Amino acid sequence: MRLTHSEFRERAAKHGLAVTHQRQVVYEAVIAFHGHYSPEDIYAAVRRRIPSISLATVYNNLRLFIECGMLREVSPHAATLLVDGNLKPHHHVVCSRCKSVQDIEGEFIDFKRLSRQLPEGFDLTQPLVEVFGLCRRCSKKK
Amino acid sequence: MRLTHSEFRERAAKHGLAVTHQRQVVYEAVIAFHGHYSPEDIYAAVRRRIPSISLATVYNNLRLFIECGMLREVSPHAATLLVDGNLKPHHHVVCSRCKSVQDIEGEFIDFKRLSRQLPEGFDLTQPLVEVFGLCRRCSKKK
DNA sequence: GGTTTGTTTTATAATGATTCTCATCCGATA
DNA sequence: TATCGGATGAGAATCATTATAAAACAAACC
Repeated sequence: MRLTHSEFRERAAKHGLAVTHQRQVVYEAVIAFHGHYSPEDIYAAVRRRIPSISLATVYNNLRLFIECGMLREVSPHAATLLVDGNLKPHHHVVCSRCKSVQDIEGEFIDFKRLSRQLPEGFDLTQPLVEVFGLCRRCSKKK
Repeated sequence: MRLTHSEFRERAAKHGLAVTHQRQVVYEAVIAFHGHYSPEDIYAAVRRRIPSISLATVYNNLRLFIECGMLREVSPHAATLLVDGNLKPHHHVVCSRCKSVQDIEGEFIDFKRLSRQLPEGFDLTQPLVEVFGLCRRCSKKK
């Protein structure tokens, strides 16, 4: 997906972000992808259009987009940042050993029961669930 | 819980680990706790019994215990290691902003449905589920 | 359109949790 | 008790990320 300047301007204004060229190109790079991407991946893609861009700028903008809800990170407390290019609501299956992440769909969470168990005041408006186990490869290795 | 030397020796042998004094004291320190503890926490506790112990030894042994299943880590791909002193099966609620983790009980996962969606060969014998949202504090701040 | 103000960018240094290295030590087995 | 492979301790190294500071820029105002 390629955003026009005015489309990006709108989205940024909605979240109180200034419009810069770097910011637009970083955002476009992420939504052009559909999987899970690292800041380095985004950096590599953006450099094709802005060779002088700094890695720090990519980090800064990814963090801003995530904070204001324009993007989602794959796992909110993973060791390394991954941005999720899949914009549809979905959950993740994570390998405890190799830390690989795969998308998973389907309604396997009973949110009614879950909310009864939640700590007082816990906000679950954007639920994300990670299920840990061992991926095929790692469970073979034993 | 205080393990006798022979109890620890048994458990270690079962997993093919050599018995050392440091190893025993690290393991005992973890199971004496009941919450979520960092390697630094364990290090501090163990130093009261072995002042000369190295932080690297604590890390090494925690990793070994986790790999062989003698201990579980709070979140398998978190940015920083936390060891789970709660030995009962349970799940976690994690704040996406401040990364705080709270235990949660209850059967809110439909494992039958879940397993239909799992990738081929994914091993879920020790299921751990993390539910992300915003803790009371962070959702107040907005 | 020009000026001001505060934010963003860039390059690089700093950070910090964890892992690595290697010399030394120790536990297990013969 | 002698041997040997793994474990330990001290400190260096790693690597993703964040902080810093000077220069560039966007937005708001005149």
